[in-house]
Formats: sequence, C-alpha cells, structure tokens
Amino acid sequence: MEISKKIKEDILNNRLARGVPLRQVKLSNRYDVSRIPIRDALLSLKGEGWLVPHGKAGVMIPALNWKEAEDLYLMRAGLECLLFGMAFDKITNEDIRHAKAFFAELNKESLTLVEKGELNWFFHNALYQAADRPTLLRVVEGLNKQAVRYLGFQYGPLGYRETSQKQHEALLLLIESKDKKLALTYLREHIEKAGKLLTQYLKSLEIKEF
Amino acid sequence: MEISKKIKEDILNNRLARGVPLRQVKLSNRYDVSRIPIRDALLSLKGEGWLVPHGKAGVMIPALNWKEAEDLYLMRAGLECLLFGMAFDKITNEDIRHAKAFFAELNKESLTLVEKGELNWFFHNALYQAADRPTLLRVVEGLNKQAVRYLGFQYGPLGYRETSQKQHEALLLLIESKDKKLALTYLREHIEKAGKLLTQYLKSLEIKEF
DNA sequence: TGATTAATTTTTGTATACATTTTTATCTAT
DNA sequence: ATAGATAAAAATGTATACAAAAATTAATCA
Repeated sequence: MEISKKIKEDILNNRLARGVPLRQVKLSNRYDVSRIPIRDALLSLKGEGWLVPHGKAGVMIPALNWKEAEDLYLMRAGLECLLFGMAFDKITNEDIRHAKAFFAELNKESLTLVEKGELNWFFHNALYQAADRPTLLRVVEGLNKQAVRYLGFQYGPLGYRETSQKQHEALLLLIESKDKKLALTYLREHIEKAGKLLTQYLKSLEIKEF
Repeated sequence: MEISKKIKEDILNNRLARGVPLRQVKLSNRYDVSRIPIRDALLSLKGEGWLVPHGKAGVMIPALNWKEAEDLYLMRAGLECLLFGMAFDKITNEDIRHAKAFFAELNKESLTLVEKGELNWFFHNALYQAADRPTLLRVVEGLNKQAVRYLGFQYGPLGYRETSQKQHEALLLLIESKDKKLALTYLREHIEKAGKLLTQYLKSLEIKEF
C-alpha cells in the first residue's frame, strides 16, 4: 500500500497524535522508508487538506471541527447537485450497473475506513460520470475525499451506515424512473442530512469538552 | 522566487511546451536546482491543477479549454456568493481598507500575470475574510488560483482589466452602503460575466483550430 | 510489412549525505 | 523571575548516487 494511504488510515484510527508536528524521521522509521517518499506523502496530504502547516516548516494533523464539516457538506450539496443535474439525462444503464456494484461492496464487512470512503465516492462518481465535466468532478472528488476524515464519526457513534445505504438505494430507483427533479431533491437531502447530523454531533462534542 | 512560482510564470507565458511530458532533469537544469525541489514543485502544481498526469509517471501542462473555464467560474459564482453572504454583515472598515489597498495595486503596471492573479485574489479574499469559514475559503482560494491559468486571455485579447476594476470599485461602494442583496447580486454578475466572456472566447478559439 | 517481443536507454523513485533553517535550551542582564 | 540574546540541537531542505520502472528502440517472427 502507498505511504499516503497508510498515513490516512493511521490518522482516521487516531494512531497519530493530532496538533503536534509530524516528524519526517519518525514517519520514515514507522513506515520503513527514507524521508523522500515521506516528504512526497506529506506534501500531497497537505494539498488534500489532511494536514496543515505547523510553525514555519512542519505539518500536523488538524483537529476535526463542526465548522469544517459544515463547510464541506454545504459545498458538496451545492456542487454535487449542479454536477448531477448536468449528468442526469445522460446516465446510462452501464453507469447504474457500476453504481450498484459499488453499492453492494459497501455492504461488505472488513473494510477499512479509507476503503469505505473510497467506495462511497465511487458510488457517487458513477452517477456523475455522465456529466463529462472533468474540472467540476475533480473538485467534488476533493471534497468527498476530505469528508472521509470525518467518517470515523459517521460509521461509529452516529451509526449512519444503514441510513446512507437506504438512501443510496432509493436514489438509484429515482434515477431509473427518470424523475430528474425528485432525484435532484433527494440527492440534496441525502447530502444535507448527513452534513447536519455530523455537524450537530461535532458541536455537541465541542461543548462537552469545556 | 520559489520554484513552483517560476514554473507558473513560465506556463502562463507559454515558455514551456504543453501536452508533452515535463522532464525533471530538464527543469532542474532550467531552474538550476536539483531534482528534489523540482519534484516537490511538480507534486504541488499537480495538486493545484496546474499540471496533469502524462503516462504512468510523468506530468504535463494541460491544454486550456472552455469547459474547464466554465466549470471554474460556475463554482466560483456559487461558492463565493455563499461565502460573501456569510461575511457581509461582519465586514469591517479595516477589511474594506485592505480591499482598497489591493484594488489600488492592481492598477499598477509592471506586474507579472501571477502577481496580478494574486492581487485579484487578495482583493476578493479581503471581502470574504470576515465570514470566518476557513474551509470554504480555502476551496474558493483554490478555484481562484486555478482561474489564474486563464489570466493570459483575460488580460490579453479580452482586455478585461478595466471592466474588472470598475466592477471592483462598484462592489466596494455597494458594501459601504450596506446593501447586502444588491452587493451579492453584483458579485455574482461580476464573476458570471467574466466566466461567460472567457468561455465564449475559448469556444471561438477551439472552432478556429479546425 | 506489421505486429510482438526483447534489449537498450531514458526517466522517475528512493536512499544516503550534507547544508540550511528552525526550534529548543542555555545563559545573561535587568 | 522574566525577557532577550546566544549557543546547541534537532528538524527540514537540497544534492548526489543508485535502484526500479517506463519508454524507446531494435530485433524477431508471422
């Protein structure tokens, strides 16, 4: 497995301390490679929002917070609906077949959090593919991949997995029945609901801390 | 100047060939550094959308195209208005002062394209600062920085500089008069108009090529 | 001649060593 | 004590050397 993916897993499972600088030599020992691939991974992860600067040169794992979660889901709702609207009339049976395949895989046990996040994105991606808007798609992909950082809460204390899968199923049915308006509204709600649940939970946590 | 900024300048001024792989050794000779900082720069630029993969390992400068420009401005319009709406009531006189300073600098001659792009972003950023939404701001920043890749057209054949500055001035007046609704509409038009002009021009270019 | 495979060359990826910067610890003066 | 300056350390940044992978060229066979 690639270094940056390993680091992501370790961040999600709280195996790396948040808020303190990540040291390149420590990581190079941990993952048994030299500092060069570590540097590459840290640079990528910083670009993807998984790490933030610490001091003048270092990086650290940022604390999760409700405001970021809210922003991510606000942006997802807006941009994914835009993209889905562009795709809708062009969605093929092949696209739906792909989406269903990812949907099925999401029910499997024994997936790491990063893998669950990937599959969730693959599902949505299958529905957006037909839009043929690479740039918009890439930004939406970035947002989805950042949202993965919060998946620990959604698959853990919030128990959102079942609800999410039910909504995915319903969405597929709406697409197959060619009801664009309803499908768009449903997608927006699917995203907004997930965002609200997460944001609210994070807010309650931050209050508890004091 | 930083390597990645130099590369950006050279991309904007068409001093590096598009579509063919960028070779690390060539770049390391060109900028007179070793391959390590070149690799770092390429990785960052790829993350920022300035470069795209070429083959299995290389990167190249992608061709500019109307679809990407349209996407970038669609996203900017949506997200910046969202952000501006969150900021509006909290904008301070200090914020406006900052925005005016960047506005003034934009009138200077002898700015490189990258610098013009930076100043344009600083102007907008000054207005969004008050929203206090770091994540949303960071995504919007990314979109603005990608849009810089198209600045050569806007400041060149499209002669958009004057129009843009007039609109910036008008926007500042609307903010000072606390007319939120009108200011929001105006910002949206400011972005959408620039996008439409650019997109239309790029479309006409692509037709001519055949 | 055209397509496949093999050999060669080129290019990227990684490790190690060194330079520079940043951080931490120590010392001094008020 | 505390703030500031200075010295030590630890960390990141960069260069060079080598390994692995990719792309190109050459060779082989249908």
